[in-house]
Amino acid sequence: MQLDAIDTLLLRYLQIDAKQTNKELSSKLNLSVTAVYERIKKLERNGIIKNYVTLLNSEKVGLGFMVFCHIKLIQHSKEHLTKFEAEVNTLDEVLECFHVSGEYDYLLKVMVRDMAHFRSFMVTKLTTLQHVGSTQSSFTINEVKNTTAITFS
Amino acid sequence: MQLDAIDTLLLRYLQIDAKQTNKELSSKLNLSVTAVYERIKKLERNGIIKNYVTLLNSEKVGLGFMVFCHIKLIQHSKEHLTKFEAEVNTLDEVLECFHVSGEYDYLLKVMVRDMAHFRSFMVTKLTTLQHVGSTQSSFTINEVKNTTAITFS
DNA sequence: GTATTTTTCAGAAAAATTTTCTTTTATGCA
DNA sequence: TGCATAAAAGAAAATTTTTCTGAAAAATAC
Repeated sequence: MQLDAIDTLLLRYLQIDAKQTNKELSSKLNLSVTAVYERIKKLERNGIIKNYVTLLNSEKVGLGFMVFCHIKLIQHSKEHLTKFEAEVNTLDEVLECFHVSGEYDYLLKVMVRDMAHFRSFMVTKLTTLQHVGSTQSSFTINEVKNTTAITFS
Repeated sequence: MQLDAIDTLLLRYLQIDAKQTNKELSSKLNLSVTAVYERIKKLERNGIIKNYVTLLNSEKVGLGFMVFCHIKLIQHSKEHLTKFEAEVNTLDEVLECFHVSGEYDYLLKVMVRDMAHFRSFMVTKLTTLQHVGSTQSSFTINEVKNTTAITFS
């Protein structure tokens, strides 16, 4: 699917606020409500739009402590990687996990209540995972920028 | 604001799909449509719900290359940090930036089209920022887990 | 233990939005 | 130019959100 300038602008608006009405969008885009509606449906059908989610204030629900964990595996066979990845997927504290290049194999974004909970997570969950070798954790001191909106073309 | 079991469940549903109707939610929660409506409004008023966003398929819009950049500043005075943070905020390629503990000062999540674009981003934007010392980049080989939904209580 | 206040919930009605349908307009191409 | 395809607009229908009113439940005071 080829995106034109209107699609690009539409996606920019939708990424920031998914709850805008088509009427609001139509006036921003100088289009009819129906035209906006059909463009959005097409973007959904083509998988450009993945989903609509609600973002919470993590501190207000008691998750004020974000940690980035770098993890090195002991072995790197396909079975070991697969096993580790499947286990990581079951951990609620892990919001993101990427297999990355460099000294460490994986980078995890972990959210917990506080340092005590992180310790508990480390000891009872992370280091008990199969094939985990060394880990190196960076604690978040300050959130400088945090957006889900991507900019393209 | 104190969250009860229904709120917690409601937030779990909303985090996964922000476009469910109150009718759908009401049947999942065994409540009336109005009760669901008022609980959501209260969660919005109290800032538990931050916002509603649309997530895109980044590969389909030409941003298939994710890089984590670790950055060390040359100096660490308040003015230097503030200046750096303000500049980072203006860069579209940087989705996330956290001030972190450890060997490096900042961790950035960067999204670009490919390695060529990353090189361009590095040379023309990242390393031209004020006070940036050394950097260390990790390229994402595989996305293992990537969610915005947090689990609490 | 009872009364009072506050909060939560439910159903109906109103307002607004989404979705469908039909017609019109624009665009590309032989 | 004429035909085919796609995009857009307006109206109508269907659905959803939002408001309103009153009842039930929970918390607080006396």
